[in-house]
Amino acid sequence: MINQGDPFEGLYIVHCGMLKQSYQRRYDELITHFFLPGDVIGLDAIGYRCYAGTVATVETSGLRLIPFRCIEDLSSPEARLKELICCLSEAMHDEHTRLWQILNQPSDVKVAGFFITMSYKFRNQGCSPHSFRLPMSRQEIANYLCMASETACRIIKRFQKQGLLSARGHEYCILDPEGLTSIAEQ
Amino acid sequence: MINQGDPFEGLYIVHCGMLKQSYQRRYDELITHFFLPGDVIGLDAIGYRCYAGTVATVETSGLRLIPFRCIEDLSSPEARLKELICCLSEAMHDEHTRLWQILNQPSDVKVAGFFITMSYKFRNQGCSPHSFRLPMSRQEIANYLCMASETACRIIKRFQKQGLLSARGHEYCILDPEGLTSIAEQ
DNA sequence: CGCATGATTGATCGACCTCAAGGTCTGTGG
DNA sequence: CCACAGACCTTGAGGTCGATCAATCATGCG
Repeated sequence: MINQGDPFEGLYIVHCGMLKQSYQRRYDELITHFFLPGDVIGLDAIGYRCYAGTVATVETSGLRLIPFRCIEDLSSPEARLKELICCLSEAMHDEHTRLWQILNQPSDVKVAGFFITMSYKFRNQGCSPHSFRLPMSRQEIANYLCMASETACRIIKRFQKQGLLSARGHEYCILDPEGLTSIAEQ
Repeated sequence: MINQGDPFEGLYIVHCGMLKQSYQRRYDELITHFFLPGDVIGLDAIGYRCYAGTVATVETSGLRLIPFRCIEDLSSPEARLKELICCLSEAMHDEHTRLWQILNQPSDVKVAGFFITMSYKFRNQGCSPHSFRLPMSRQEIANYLCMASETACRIIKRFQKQGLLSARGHEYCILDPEGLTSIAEQ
């Protein structure tokens, strides 16, 4: 049906049957959606112009394609709406990616991914991606990553011992970006 | 700043500082977002017209409100775009709810929630919410809920022993909706 | 019937949570 | 400047849920 990464052509409305969307990574795949009649396929594909996952039928199904020239063809008065729609779609996609990461990764992967993401966000702001201040507490970080604060603490300490990271209070230095990335992408 | 459930008034753009969004349920709260400069707050509030979580500052921050009369005031030519935006926002909200449910709930809660959700979806289609056919395999259900298929299997079996559910092949009957719901909302 | 795929059931193990006990830091008031 | 309180951080010792591994059953299909 649709393969992950295919260029975005439009939304699909499900009329009958059932489909699934799955997200492939390395060796495993994760089913992210079951689509039943009335559901819309492809909302998370608008912003990045390609489908976020592979869609396949679970049983014989009927679909209707809604081609998507309309978004691209919007003229200036609607430009802000177009912008908003893309923003929404991208945000949906990004947050799904984050949540899938959290869902079934071990804790050290989640923590490493957190610091890589933060580093990336600071770089985008024009700040140093290697040395930054995170105002939130360890407890808040742990909560955000769905783990006990003790676990987050232990892992940060281990990263320090391994020379990947340095943390003093709320000041963090990423000493080995490649090392952290390799853990995060495990 | 913003409380979960407050009526939607507009999006906020973060100029400086850092904020967090958290989702409250029963006794615990879960941090769902950290907002850094450039991020947009409230995308998940457009569709349902109220904010999906409580937003608070982590450190002193600067925001700009983008009032949202524009969506409500759209005239007919843009009506479809308005519809699409609301659809996107609602989908984002719904999927977040699902993922947060999965994130830190024990397996039996996830399975119970899955059947409740499916029952609800079938009701919306005009089918029986008590007796329905799910074409996907146990493995696919387990994958969707981020657990081993053996675990899903054991829990479904336990639900059958408890008289909550009956499952023969792909045919399922929900015998005790209240019982299942109370487990799912635990 | 033979084979393949999926469903079940049991036994074992490990990652992470929980609980508990210091340790550190910051702000406040004397 | 010091004492104190409170919140947060750190570290250690069990306990547990769910994953993994393995084996057995059930089902469908050429």
